[in-house]
Amino acid sequence: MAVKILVVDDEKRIRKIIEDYLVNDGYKVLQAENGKKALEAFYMNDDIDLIILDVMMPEKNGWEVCREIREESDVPVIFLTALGEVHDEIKGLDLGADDYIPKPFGYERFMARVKSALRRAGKSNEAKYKIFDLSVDTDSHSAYIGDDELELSPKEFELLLYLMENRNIALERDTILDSVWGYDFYGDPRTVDTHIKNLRAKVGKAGKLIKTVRGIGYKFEVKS
Amino acid sequence: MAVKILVVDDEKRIRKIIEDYLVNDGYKVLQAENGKKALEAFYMNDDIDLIILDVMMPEKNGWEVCREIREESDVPVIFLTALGEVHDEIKGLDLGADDYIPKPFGYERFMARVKSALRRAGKSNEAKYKIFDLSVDTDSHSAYIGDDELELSPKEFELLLYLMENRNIALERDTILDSVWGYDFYGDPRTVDTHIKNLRAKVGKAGKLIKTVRGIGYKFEVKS
DNA sequence: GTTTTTTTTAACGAATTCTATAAATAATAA
DNA sequence: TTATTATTTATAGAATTCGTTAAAAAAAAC
Repeated sequence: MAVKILVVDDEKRIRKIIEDYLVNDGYKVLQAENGKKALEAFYMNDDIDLIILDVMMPEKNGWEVCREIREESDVPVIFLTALGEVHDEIKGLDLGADDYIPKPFGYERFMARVKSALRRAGKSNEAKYKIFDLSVDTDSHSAYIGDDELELSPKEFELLLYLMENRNIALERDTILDSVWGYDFYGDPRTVDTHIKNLRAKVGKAGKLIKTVRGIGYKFEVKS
Repeated sequence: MAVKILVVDDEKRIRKIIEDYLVNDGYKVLQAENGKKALEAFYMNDDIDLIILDVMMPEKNGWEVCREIREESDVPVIFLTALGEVHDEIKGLDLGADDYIPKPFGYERFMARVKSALRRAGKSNEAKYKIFDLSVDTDSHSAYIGDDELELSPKEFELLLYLMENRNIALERDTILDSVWGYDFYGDPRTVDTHIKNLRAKVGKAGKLIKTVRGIGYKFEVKS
């Protein structure tokens, strides 16, 4: 069920960095050190969801690997292109690549591209919560009661999400402020109260689930 | 605008199966029941992007049809070869066929070959998006409302494409900048706003689908 | 090199959202 | 019951965000 990603690069160091990134985000990772082994791995595993492919490799380069894979499969492919390689030239070649990540890359950008590619392929594993008639979707940043979309402000959305993520746990105001507002917020803890009030008013019957824990703060209570 | 494929087979049953496959994937399909009619259909329609040709047919067989077409055109041709026909022999004949699909075939393998052939010919149907009356074609780099072509600037086109590729996902300005402008753009994130505004004005009713997600950025919303 | 188009930036007003304050209400303990 | 404390609610000003305009800068076309 976990999303499986094949990482192909001749440099072990790069493979390790990418593996760390991906494993940290809950993906399953397979590795290959050249194009030939990549193809072998691909044919041995029929459930690979994404391939991350270095362009410059010995044996068989990334373009060739991609071309061969494309004969059989539409699995999304992301190219890694080294600094200095001409980007437009690669784009010109219609190899059916889904995206390009230039080296060097940082965690944020790398994961953004990966998630984007997986989303396009319908393999997203973003969080979705549904409790009674209340559902929250972080992908689209939207919340619904049944089929009716709620008009939540950014803070209200974040707060609701945080409460649902930590359902059945009594949360102190300061804890909520730290998580939702951020560590650099030094305002009045009573600010939380106002947002809770507004949230309760907006989420309809589900507002009953947001319980006050007197002397502590609040909790989103769901009997199981 | 749509990719047009000519299917030639004397068995109506086979033509029907193939038509279902192709139509299901958004291709336009023409049919011919023998070689003679295939050639007529080909000369009557000068915008055929791919021909799928059965080898064994009465009147004129597939090889003859292909040879005649090759005198006029480089349109990609995929042969259907019945079980038992000697594959190597066909390959040896330099008829300019692009691929061979042995019967019987299933949906996955068939579509993979078709897409592969179209990709090689630069007629890929992959990155084509159509939502309501708005359609975007990456090959010709053009967008339409109905049959009217939109006059989008390069940035506007890329932005629209990116939004549609990631529809129903709230996209941060920085993410949009990173993907559409490139990782080496360090300008004002609100540059996005101006382009969104211009895009909304140009895409007509579909502009309503480009929602602003307060505190985040924008999303292209399509209710399913 | 000049003109035209495209892109970017800066700025203003409008709309929304956030926060703090104060009054009203509810819960708890003496 | 009454006093005390905590929470809810309402409100208003402050702060943020967004859409738009217009002008400057950059890029492309001529």
